[in-house]
Amino acid sequence: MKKNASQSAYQHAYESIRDKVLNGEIAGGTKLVEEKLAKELGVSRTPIREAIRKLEQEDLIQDKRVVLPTEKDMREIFQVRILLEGFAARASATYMSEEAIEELQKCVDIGRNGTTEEIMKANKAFHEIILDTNNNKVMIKIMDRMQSIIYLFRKTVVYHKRPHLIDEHDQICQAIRNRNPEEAEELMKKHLEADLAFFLHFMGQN
Amino acid sequence: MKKNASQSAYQHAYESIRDKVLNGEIAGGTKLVEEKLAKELGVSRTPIREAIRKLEQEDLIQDKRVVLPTEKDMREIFQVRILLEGFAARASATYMSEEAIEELQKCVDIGRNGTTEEIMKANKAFHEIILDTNNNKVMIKIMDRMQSIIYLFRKTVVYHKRPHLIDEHDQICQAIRNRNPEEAEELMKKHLEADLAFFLHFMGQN
DNA sequence: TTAATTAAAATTGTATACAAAATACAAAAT
DNA sequence: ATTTTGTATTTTGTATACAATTTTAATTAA
Repeated sequence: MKKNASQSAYQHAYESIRDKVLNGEIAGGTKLVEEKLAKELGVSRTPIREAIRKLEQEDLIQDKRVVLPTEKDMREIFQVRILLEGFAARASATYMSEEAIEELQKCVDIGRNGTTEEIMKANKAFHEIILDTNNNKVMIKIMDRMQSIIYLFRKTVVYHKRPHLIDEHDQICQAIRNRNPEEAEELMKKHLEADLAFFLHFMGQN
Repeated sequence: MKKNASQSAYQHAYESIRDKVLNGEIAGGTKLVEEKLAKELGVSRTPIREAIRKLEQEDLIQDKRVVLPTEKDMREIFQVRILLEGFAARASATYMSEEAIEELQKCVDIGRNGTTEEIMKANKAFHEIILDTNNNKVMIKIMDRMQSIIYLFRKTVVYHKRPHLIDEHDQICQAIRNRNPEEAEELMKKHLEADLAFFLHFMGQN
């Protein structure tokens, strides 16, 4: 075993395959062949296998085939997101520390002025700060499992620069700062609904 | 390879280990050793490994150890349950078919007159019918995973019949029958809160 | 042409080997 | 007696081998 990489072969395989799927480098419907991926990534089949199993759990792969989420899948994910993140926003209005609120505000600012890459990161962070504030490990894990698919969204939304997206973040941030739970929840729900609608609109065209 | 079993070694391993964990045959906190399990089940480490990975995804195992759910875990799970099942109850008031409502009512009736075994099943079915009515696969999967942990938790406590449990089910059923979404959601939330409180009360004693 | 048959190749499931990492344990030092 | 150190032991991660299964392609029969 002459490993030079810092992370395990399995972790490396998992991330590589996942990213290739999410970036469209591996198209939907493609059959994943263990040997082929192994050669490509310079590892043996064993870690590839485990990576595939994990991706299967995340519903990105089924039967060794890449499955891109359908519109129904997206709607279902958002129904859950709206409930969980809505609640987290409400809790945030009550519990978020002043420092965290500053962090949140920073995400909004980057959203206005940053590069696309930075905006992607900031948007992710925005939602994470709110979720983390609720301090529910179970909820965080559930959201984590949906991240792969949410990433797909975020890309569309940021890349096509959805109007008002950052304004909405700003409003949510204000509601939290003003310690207004009802409003924070309501705004978060509206925000997510708008995100979904925008995404589905683009889906329909391609 | 002299296979006589009808199912794959992996499937067999997965089911065996899962059942052992859920039945308490493998106690909470136990470290799972691949080689040992392999010998026990008469297969090699490879399928055992994959089974463990899967169980890790299902939160029944963490770091090769059988999880030991804490009170905090239960609170967190119920916070999520209340959101998801509350929503499902609301949707049920709008969308549940008359036949499904009859099924639901049957669960309530069995809850009043059945044997302990039957009551357990009926209560589970009651929640399932409502969840299924919402027709969200993502949500169903999330609940499914939490079910295992709830089961594990319940294991440690003697199962007592909680007062009013069936009355609450009955009320929820009525609200759905009356097509009253607000009330259905509210009652479901109250019901789950009471459930948690009862759980934790017994936990504190043991 | 299409459908059925079969041989060859590709792919997977499982077992096994082995080095690296983690753990347990005894002996030495404080 | 406790801590430290070194050594054996266990356990894991990864690679590899091979038989079983599945897929593909070619060939023949309709």
